[in-house]
Amino acid sequence: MVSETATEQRRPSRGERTRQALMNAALDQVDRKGSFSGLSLRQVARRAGVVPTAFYRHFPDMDALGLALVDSSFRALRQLMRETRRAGMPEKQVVRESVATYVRYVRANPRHFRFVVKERFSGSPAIRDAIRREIRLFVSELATDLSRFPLFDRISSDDLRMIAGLTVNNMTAVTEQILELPDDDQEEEVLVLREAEQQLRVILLGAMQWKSRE
Amino acid sequence: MVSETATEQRRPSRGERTRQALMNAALDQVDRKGSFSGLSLRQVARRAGVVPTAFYRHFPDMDALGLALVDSSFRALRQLMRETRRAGMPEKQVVRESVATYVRYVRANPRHFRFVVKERFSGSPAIRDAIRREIRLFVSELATDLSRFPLFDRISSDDLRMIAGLTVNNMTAVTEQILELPDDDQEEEVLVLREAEQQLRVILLGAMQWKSRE
DNA sequence: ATTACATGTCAACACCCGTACACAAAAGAT
DNA sequence: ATCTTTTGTGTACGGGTGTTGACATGTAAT
Repeated sequence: MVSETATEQRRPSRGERTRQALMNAALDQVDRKGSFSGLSLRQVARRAGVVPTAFYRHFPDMDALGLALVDSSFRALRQLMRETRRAGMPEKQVVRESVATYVRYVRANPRHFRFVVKERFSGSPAIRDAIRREIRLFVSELATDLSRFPLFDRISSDDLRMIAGLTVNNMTAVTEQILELPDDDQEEEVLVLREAEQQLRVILLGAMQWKSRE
Repeated sequence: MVSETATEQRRPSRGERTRQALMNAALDQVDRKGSFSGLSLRQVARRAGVVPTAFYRHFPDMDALGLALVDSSFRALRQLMRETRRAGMPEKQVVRESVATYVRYVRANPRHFRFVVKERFSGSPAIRDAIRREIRLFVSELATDLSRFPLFDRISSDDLRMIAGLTVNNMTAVTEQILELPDDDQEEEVLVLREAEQQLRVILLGAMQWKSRE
């Protein structure tokens, strides 16, 4: 008795479904056990409710699964960024609102972020590379976003990239702090959030004073 | 024919020597293979030139070895910091000199830093905790160092910690970039170094504008 | 209903793993 | 020189791993 009327979503094929099940299983295991690199193909298959050899129908090896996870993680993040950009900001509270939105998003999707944070440096070369590429791309997008603010008119695009990099470096660290927090600790979360705001404000102050060499 | 006259160093006991050999072997393997968490007790023992069961004479398990590595890594870093602090700085070029010293040090001890960077988020809980503790301690020390500059007179100690945290967050990211560089690429290294300088300068500018709430 | 393809299962393989135990060698103390 | 402690060796065990090839089942198209 599955109602198929309201949604225009097609029922995904069996293949798609277990492919997703495998990716989901991997994310779950990363939460439970240490890291993706430490997972075994068999564990993932088992949790996905599938026999080990079935794994190969969807991915040639664990590395490929990892790359798929990197992709889906950043795809979601990019969408958030696009939406936020489109919505615009109350001008006066860009910092507060941006930080709040981001932190809320991280807390809503802890598994993907945990995966990325953990594999960024300890994963296989292929996965590390993919993540690094995505982050570079993210910095670029942020730089062009910043260039739209009149505040930064006098800053060269190279320097804007540098400042965007600084921002992302710090937000990355904040992400990691948030993920280490216990799930329910609202109190600590507020502290981390406030510190992140202040740090961004310091960067903002510094950027406003910055004079690009001509 | 070992000359023992010049140095006052005692010949370390056999136990100490293989203990060191084990730690060394682990660091080497981290460089070669992916991460410490991915190493097996047997691999480490093999590379240290010792039978697997001998491992237990020195560490109860791999986690203990990891903790020992965390300790030795940060002990060295703290010493560098102490020396630098004692030496003082040419005032005018604090940023440039600090960054240069640090980067030189990272490049001189890549194995320890790589270990820390990789295990910081993907290691076992015990190791992650130890690293986090050390970094927090490092931030504190930096904050009190900063408090000695007249520039920061008007900043509360809480805010100084916040700024120190920002600095460390960014230098951490720089560390990671440097470690990803190929060993011989002087050119890229200069770029990373310059960007790091600029970023620290932005933070410095921002900090100078910062007014602590009373 | 038959055919073709996609997906999943089963059994087996050779390998590496952590660890327990009993024993041998080396180092240090008396 | 003898005894004790520390350190290293050899063997063995049960268990998890990735990957193989041949086979079964489901699913969609003709």
